[in-house]
Amino acid sequence: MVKTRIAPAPTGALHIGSARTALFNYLFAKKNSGSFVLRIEDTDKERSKPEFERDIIENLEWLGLKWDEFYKQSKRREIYKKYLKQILDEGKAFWCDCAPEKGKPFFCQKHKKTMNNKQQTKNNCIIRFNMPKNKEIIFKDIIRNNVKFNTNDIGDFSIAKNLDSPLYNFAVVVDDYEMKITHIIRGEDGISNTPKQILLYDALSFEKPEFAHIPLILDTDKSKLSKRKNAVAIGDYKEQGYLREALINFLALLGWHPKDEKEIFSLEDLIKEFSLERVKKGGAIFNLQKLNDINRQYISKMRIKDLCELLKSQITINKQIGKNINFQNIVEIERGRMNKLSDFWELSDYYFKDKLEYEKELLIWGKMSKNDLKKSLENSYNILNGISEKDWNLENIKNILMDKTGKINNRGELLWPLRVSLSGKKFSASPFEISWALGKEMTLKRINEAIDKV
RNA sequence: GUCGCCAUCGUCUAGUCUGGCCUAGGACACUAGGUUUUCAUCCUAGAAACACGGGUUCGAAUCCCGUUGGCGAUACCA
Repeated sequence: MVKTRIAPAPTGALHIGSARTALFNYLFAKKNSGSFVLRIEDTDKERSKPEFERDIIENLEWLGLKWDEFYKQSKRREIYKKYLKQILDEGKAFWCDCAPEKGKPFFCQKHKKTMNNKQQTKNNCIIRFNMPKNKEIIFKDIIRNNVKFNTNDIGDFSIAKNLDSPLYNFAVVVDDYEMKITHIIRGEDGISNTPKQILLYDALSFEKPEFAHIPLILDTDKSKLSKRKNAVAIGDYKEQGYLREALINFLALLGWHPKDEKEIFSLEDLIKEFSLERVKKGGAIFNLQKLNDINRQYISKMRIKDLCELLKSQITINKQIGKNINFQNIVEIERGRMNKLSDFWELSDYYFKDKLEYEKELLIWGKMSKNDLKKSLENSYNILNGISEKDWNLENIKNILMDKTGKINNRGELLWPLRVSLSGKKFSASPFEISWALGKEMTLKRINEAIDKV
């Protein structure tokens, strides 16, 4: 059975890149009716923090990438210890206290001679893998085909600080074997660890999984995506009001592409369509404009009730909603203008104000005189006042207003001042929509206030 | 430096394995026009790419070699 895993280190919040790797692992597992494992790689006692672990778990859950099994490396020390002892006993690893030169593969001359010494002799000793010299390591990568390394370029790499503190490469190999992981799908930056891990599989007589290295997500300067230029934490995007569906959809399209030209995919669709064969090799720059576009599409297609709930869940940090305001109507009107949920509060602030503040010049359309303007506003007032509360709906308001303006050469002379009187803004939704959402009373009040200004 | 990976519009990408249907397709962004009282939406159109050089072949974006460029790894981090 296919089994994949995502193995984040809790040394930072859930990163866009990890989320995308998690997604690909999840999709591949589910596509093949397999299972997906979440393993927290907290072997680094100093840098691992519980709050990051919480963030990773919460945001993976939020994205909807449900795992079937959960592990923490810090709870598995006895398992690593057993295997560490084993390869030490077999002479495939050794204790060493050398300080190797940087940037060069290191082969220990000194300690291999004393390899029969199975005990840690000094405190600052670590355990190194006894690397064979000049051996070709070739592995097949599902995405990249054959990748070749020579052990001379690697050296006696470290596998543990001591029996209780395994290092990354060792812990990963033991876990992937013990957890019966069949496919290791990870970022391209893991390629250079692969030969080390393959040697470890062989040294421990473990059966090897398949490897697939997916392209990296790049910053606008083409380096690995980092905190400096963009928000990289999934939590940040969630807070700004990106929808999980949009984020998933966008992430899937970074490095993967379906057979046809379809672009909008639910998680279920993705499971059906996904294949590692269609993952491309080159890195992909994170393009916020594309994310915005996809997010906008999801927002405009969402069920209005759900969208209102989501928006209201953010309201504590924003404003109070007056009881006379029809919140759902406002959402209906403004949803097409939002890229992300947080945009809503800027777009819609004028609905919630008791009194609008704006320059009276803004009310003027074209070359209207003061008198024209006053007449126009009074005209609007009378027209709208003639609509009963019962008939106060968007269609009616629009039809009646348009019917009246049809007789005027320049519609703007009626509609522009009306719109500004209702919104106080240069750009906003139409006067029909605003009137509808505001209700008759508030609409008439705002027109009156505009007339008073003139 | 060394080792490895990669290379199609500004960006995400289709096409590459299985050479001809590619005068290189789509999307985002951009520009122009249309719809609209404004903004947004929507519609139409446009500009925009096979990194370079050699081969192989009747024919190369596609196969091979080289060059250049980019990225990654070179930890007692993961």
